[in-house]
Amino acid sequence: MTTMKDIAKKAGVSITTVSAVIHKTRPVSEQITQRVLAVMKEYDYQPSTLASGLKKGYTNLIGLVITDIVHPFYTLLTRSIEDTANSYSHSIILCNSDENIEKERYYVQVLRQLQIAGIIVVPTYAYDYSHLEGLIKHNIPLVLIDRTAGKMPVDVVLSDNVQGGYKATEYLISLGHTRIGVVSFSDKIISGSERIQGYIEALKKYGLSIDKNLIRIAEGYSEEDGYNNALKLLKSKNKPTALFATSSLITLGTLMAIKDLGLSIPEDISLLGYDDVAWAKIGVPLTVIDQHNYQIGVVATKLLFKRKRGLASNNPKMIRISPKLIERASCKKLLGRENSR
Amino acid sequence: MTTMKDIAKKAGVSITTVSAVIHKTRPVSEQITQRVLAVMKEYDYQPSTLASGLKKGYTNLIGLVITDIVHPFYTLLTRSIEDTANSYSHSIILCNSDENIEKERYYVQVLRQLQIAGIIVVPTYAYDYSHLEGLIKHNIPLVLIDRTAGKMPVDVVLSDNVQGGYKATEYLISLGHTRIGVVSFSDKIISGSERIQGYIEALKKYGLSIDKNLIRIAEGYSEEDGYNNALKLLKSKNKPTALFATSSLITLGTLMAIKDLGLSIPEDISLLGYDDVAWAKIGVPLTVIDQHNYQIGVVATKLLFKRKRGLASNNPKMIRISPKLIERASCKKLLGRENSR
DNA sequence: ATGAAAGCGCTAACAA
DNA sequence: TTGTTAGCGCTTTCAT
Repeated sequence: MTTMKDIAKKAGVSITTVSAVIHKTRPVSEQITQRVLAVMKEYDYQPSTLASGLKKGYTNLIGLVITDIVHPFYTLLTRSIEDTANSYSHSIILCNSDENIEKERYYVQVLRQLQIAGIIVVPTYAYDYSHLEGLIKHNIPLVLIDRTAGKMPVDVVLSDNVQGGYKATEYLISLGHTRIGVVSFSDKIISGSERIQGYIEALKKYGLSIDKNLIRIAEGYSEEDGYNNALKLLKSKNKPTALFATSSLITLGTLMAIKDLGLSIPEDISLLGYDDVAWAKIGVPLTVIDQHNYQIGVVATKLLFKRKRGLASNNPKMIRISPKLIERASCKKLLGRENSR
Repeated sequence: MTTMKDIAKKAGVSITTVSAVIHKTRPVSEQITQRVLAVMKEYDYQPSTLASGLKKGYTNLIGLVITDIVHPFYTLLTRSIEDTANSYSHSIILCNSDENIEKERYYVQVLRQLQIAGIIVVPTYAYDYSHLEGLIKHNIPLVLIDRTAGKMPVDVVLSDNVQGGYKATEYLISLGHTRIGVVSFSDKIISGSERIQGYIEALKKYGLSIDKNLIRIAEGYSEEDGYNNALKLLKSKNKPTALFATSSLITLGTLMAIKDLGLSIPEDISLLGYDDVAWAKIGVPLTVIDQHNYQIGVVATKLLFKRKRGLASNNPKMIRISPKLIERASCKKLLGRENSR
C-alpha cells in the first residue's frame, strides 16, 4: 500500500507538505504542488480514511438502521438518506434490524466502534432504549425516523400519521361512507396507532359512531397480515362500504383479499391505501395517502448534520411531515340509499 | 472517549491484557478477565475499529455499488448481500451510482480510502473500467454482479439471461404464439442484450422467423420506457399476440400501456414479465421469469469472502444462476385459428 | 513556504 | 500469565 510517506519521499518533500497539498491546509508553492500531485497520480495514491479518522476522531460515515430495506417505505427513505449524506460527502452503512432489538443493539454497537459521524435509526418497538441513550450520552448525533422511542429526548422526523388517518377517513366520509373498515398493522408501532387515532378523530368530528369490529389490527405488517384482516372485514355480516389500508404492504394484501372474494373496486368496495408506490396504478388507480417519504429522509439527514455541527438547538426537535391525499379512482361516491342502509 | 488505555488503568492491568480479554488472543486469568470486563461495562467501552483497522490494514466493511436501490431488482439483491455480509461479521456501505460512471468512480475511490475488505459492484455501462482494474491491481477483492465489465478478468455472478429469454419465448411458443413482441431496456446493458439473444435463439430453434419490428429496445429501463415501447408494439398493424417484458419496471410500464389501450390480459394480449415482484399478483396473476436475485447476492458475497481469504482459484469465475419460469395466468393458449392468421 | 515530531487507539512481537 | 514498546498512516502544533 502506498502511503503518504512514500509519496513524500518520491516527491522529495516532507509528509506535511503532501498533506497540505491534498487538503490545502496551508500554502504550497506551485512547483511543489505539481510535483506532489504527479507522484500521487503515478502511484494511484489513496489517503487512508482510517488513519485520518483515527487522528481526527471521526469518519465520513453515517449509520442507517432500518427494519428492512425491502419494505417499500424504507427503500425510498434509504435512497433519500444516501443522496443527502452524499451531498455532505458522507457514505452510509446500511443495517437491517428486522424489528429485532438484539440486531438493532448489535448494529448500533458496530456503528459506534466505527466512530461514525452520526446515526439515523428507525427504532424497533421495545421497552429498552439504552443503546440509543448510550449514543446520546456519548454525544453521537442521532436522529430517529418514522418512530419515536418512548419518551427519550431525541430528534425525530416522522410523518404526521394522525393527519394521514384523518385525511383518509374524512375523504371517505365526504364521499358518503359511514361504515369504513380499517386494515392496519401492529398498533405497537406508533405510526399504526396514530393512523387509527386519526381515523377515530375524523369519525368523531363528523358525528359517526366508532364500531370496534371495523378496526382490524394485525400482529405484524406483512402483506399476509393485510390479506387476513381484510378478508375478515369483508366477510363480516355488517360489511363496510370502504376500506382504509394503513401501509403499502397492508394495501397489497387488502387488494388480494378483495380480488379473491371476487369484489370490484370501487363498485363493491372502496379502497384507500397508504404510500404512493410504483404499482398503485396497475389495476384500478389507487387513491392513497402519500407520506412524502423521500422528503422525510432529506429532512432527517439535514437535521443530523445540523446536530453534528452543533447548530441544532439544545432541546431535541420533533418534525412532522404532512402527508397528502392523492385522489385517483378506487373510492366511490355513495348514493343516499346505500349510505343509510 | 474511553480508550483501551483508560480501561487498562482503571483495571490496573496493561493495555495488552485488555486487548487479550476482548479478543481472547492469549490466556488471561479468570480474575483479571472479570475485572477488565467489569470496567469495560462500567465505562460502556467500545473499541475503535479505526485504530484496529489502521493497525491491521483493513476493516470489516464491504462496499456495495449498485445503480439504484429503488429498482426492485437491486433492493432484494442488497438485502441478501447485507444478510450474507452480516453473517461474516461485516457491514455494508451502500452507494447508488445512477448509471453514472463518474459517481461510480467516486464511490470506488471513497471505498478504497476506507480500506474496505472488498467491493461488490454492478458496473455501469462504460468503455473505461480503469477504476475497477485499480482495485484488482491493489488486491482489493472485487466481485461484479448482474453485469460484466468488458473483457476484464474478474469474478462475476449474474443471471443466465440468455436462458431467461429463451425460457420465456419457448413457453409462449408452446402456447401457440408465433408473433411475440419484446419490450426491452437498453441492450447496452448486457442483461438486456442477452435476454433478447435468448428470445432470438428460441425463435430460431422452433423455426419461427425473426421480425425486427417486434423487438423494441428502449434507451433506459424505466417504467416509462416500457410504457412507450409497449404502446408502439400494441398499436402496430401486425400486432403481436404476446408480449415479453424483460425487466420488472418494463413489465410495469407494459401493464400500464395494455390497460390504457383497454386491452385484457390474457384475452387480448398475453404478457410474460420479468422478476417475481410483490405486485405480480395484484391484477391478472403474472407469469414471470424469476432470476432468484436473493440467491445471486448470497453467491456473490460468499465468493467475495472466498477471494478475500485467498481461497478462490486464480482465474476469476463467472457464475451463472439459472432463472426459472413461474407460470401464472397472464399467458393464453392460442387456438389454431388465431395462431395461423 | 517547508519540515520535524508527537500522538490518535490499537495490535503484536518481544520480554520477563 | 502479564507487561513494554514499536509502529499502522495520518493531522497538527511548533519550529525554522
